Amino acid sequence: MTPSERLDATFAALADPTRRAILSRLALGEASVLELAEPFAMSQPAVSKHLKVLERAGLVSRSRDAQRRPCRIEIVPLTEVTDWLAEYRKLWQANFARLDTLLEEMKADAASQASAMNPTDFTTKED
Amino acid sequence: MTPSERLDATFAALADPTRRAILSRLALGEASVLELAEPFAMSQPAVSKHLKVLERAGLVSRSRDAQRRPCRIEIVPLTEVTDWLAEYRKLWQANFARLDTLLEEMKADAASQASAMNPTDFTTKED
DNA sequence: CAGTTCTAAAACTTATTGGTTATATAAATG
DNA sequence: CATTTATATAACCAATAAGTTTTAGAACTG
Repeated sequence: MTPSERLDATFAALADPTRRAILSRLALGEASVLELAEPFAMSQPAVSKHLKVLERAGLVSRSRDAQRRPCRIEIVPLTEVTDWLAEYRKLWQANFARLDTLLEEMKADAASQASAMNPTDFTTKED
Repeated sequence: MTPSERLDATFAALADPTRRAILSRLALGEASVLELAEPFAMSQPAVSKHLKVLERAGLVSRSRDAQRRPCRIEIVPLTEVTDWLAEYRKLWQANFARLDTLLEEMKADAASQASAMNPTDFTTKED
């Protein structure tokens, strides 16, 4: 999977409220499929499918404990998401800074024009 | 839209590489639909659809300039995403901290058991 | 080994997504 | 006013997603 594809998978996995709830639950500690399914008004296979999506995105991993397949969260993929957001903010802020200086210049321009029309240095002129 | 629905929309909007590219482009400054479509191997209506998704998620807004509809980014929805990620990390870290102290306790336990079986204070015993 | 428990897979349905082409609308321009 | 330019909408298609029920498989339990 390319980095872009990983971002696709991670964002898509996070775009579902059931999956976000599952992750929040798992942030508190490992849980089995049935334990995870319990609070939801949906069948066990549906939850298994959601877990598959999360697993494919690398957001959960699973071990084996008898018949159980305990799930636990993995945070690594979130760093890529966080990095993307940070980079995006950086670009945006740079653009914002440029806009900001542009506005400053316009303000300064307007001020100097105003002073040209209504010069304050006339004060130096003796009457 | 509820906060959860806004998260759905935002994450889903970010789950597509074309839309992320559009956002990165817009982070550099406003652009029209055709300008945005230019680098992509896809039709103008396809880009318009992507913009609609981004707009619905609140990630872009548009103004009017003659026939053009310049797009610009909006960062507000990203704060909700960032907040969710932060909250998630916090939960995870709390759980991690618990696991950590648990492991510390186990280590301490093992150490005291080991010292009981193979007491180091035997060094005080003369030979 | 028969039964139970936990999970996954198969087969199916319905809705959504991401793209297409063709057409309509809105605003400027000659 | 006819034409061009920029964008949106409509109608369509194929693929994917999210759910269902039913069935299969894997591992424990009596």
